[in-house]
Amino acid sequence: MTSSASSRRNGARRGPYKPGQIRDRNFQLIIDAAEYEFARHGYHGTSTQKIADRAGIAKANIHYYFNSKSNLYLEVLDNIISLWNDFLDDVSVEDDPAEVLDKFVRRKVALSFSHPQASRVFAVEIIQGAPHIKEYIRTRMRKWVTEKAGVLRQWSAEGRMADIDPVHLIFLIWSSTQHYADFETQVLTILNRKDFDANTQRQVADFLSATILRACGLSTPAPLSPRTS
Amino acid sequence: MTSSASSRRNGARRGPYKPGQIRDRNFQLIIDAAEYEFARHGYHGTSTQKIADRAGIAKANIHYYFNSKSNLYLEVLDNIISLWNDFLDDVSVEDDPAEVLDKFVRRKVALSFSHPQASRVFAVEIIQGAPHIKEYIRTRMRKWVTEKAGVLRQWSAEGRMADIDPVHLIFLIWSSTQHYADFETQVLTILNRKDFDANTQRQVADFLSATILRACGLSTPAPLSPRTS
DNA sequence: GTCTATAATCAGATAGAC
DNA sequence: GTCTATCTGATTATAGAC
Repeated sequence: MTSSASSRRNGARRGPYKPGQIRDRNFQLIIDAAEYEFARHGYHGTSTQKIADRAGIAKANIHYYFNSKSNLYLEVLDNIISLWNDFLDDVSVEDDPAEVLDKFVRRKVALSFSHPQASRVFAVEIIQGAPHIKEYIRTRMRKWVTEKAGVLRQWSAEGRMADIDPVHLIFLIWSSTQHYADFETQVLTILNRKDFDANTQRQVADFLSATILRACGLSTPAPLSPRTS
Repeated sequence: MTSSASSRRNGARRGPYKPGQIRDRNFQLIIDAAEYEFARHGYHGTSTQKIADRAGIAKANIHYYFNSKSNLYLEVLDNIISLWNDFLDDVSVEDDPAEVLDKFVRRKVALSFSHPQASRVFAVEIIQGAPHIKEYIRTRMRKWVTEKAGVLRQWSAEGRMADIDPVHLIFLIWSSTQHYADFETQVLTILNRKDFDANTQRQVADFLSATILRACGLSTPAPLSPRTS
């Protein structure tokens, strides 16, 4: 990954312009517009003209800021990956399995509803063979899974949850939660709804948390602290 | 959907040429090549030249057979949908919940491993808003879900399985099974494997069947007849 | 830093010889 | 029925004025 975008991702629209603020604002406008277009039309289906139109910026500026369409796409992916990366970082075998899994599922569901476009760009990238992020998957993502799987495995060994393959359990959680972002059109059409209202979002979170916990031989934890949906 | 492809989908490569055989063979060669390319690069990322190269056929012939790239894509989607359509057609409340769900999950998993490209073309189509198959989802697919959900709901009402939202259960089964086709690259990379061997395929089927049945408060059915993987 | 005009490339589609 | 050559339009990228 190219990275280095994060340092430029702040300060937009705050008071009178300081040096770099226009740049920061346009940078973010382009990234957001690009994410929208890439999610909806894929990499090749998206023209830089469309991105420029959506961002309200002249097309030439996109090349001025990012040099190439390919580079812009990499920045978008980089943006998305940083969203994905702060899950369960601090989990340990001392924690309560039900609480951890409940929190994991609910945070994943929340992310699906708050950043569906990001999820879709990522999904299409992987479906098409992950040409740009294979290295990321092979290293960081794989390490993350291996670590969490270790904790889950130990919980199973100690009889604190069902004896269930931890890696495939993680796949199950990923797939079932992301489904509501990636397949939004299908889900909404079948539910005969126009969008995911707050009620439906809670229903999905409750359903997936309860179902997955039951599959792990656990029961839903009592909500000690009020939940941040 | 346009349809009418099915009638032309036979007779390839059998003995001396009869009228229409060359046509049938080329037709199928193009469809297969197109499915591969569309799955890998998306609609806009695929050029008719690439499809022609893979099919070993001159580019102009693709237009001769299908008139347009868009038409060819519709035929590919049509092909895929007919694969998806014969699931649980004959299920009724008299059946055994565990047996039905076990069979459903296993057939879905088998399809993910046997036709991953088809699954991916379908997935990208939906992720990008299902522009070509929204009608199909709104009518046939929705009807299918409503019918099966009714049966599941009754099973729950009769206490023959856990009280679980049937529609979201279907989404869970779809998402978790298709994950192995659509996100194949990610799954294989994390498992550190080159492909899905027979062992892994059986492991996935066993895992998903057992996990989903447990989530439904059911136990794995005894295998009465040998399974067709 | 921004925009207009344009160059260079490539894709889908078609005409017409075989 | 098949293939080569070509047309037409769209897209990325850049040059250069402001």
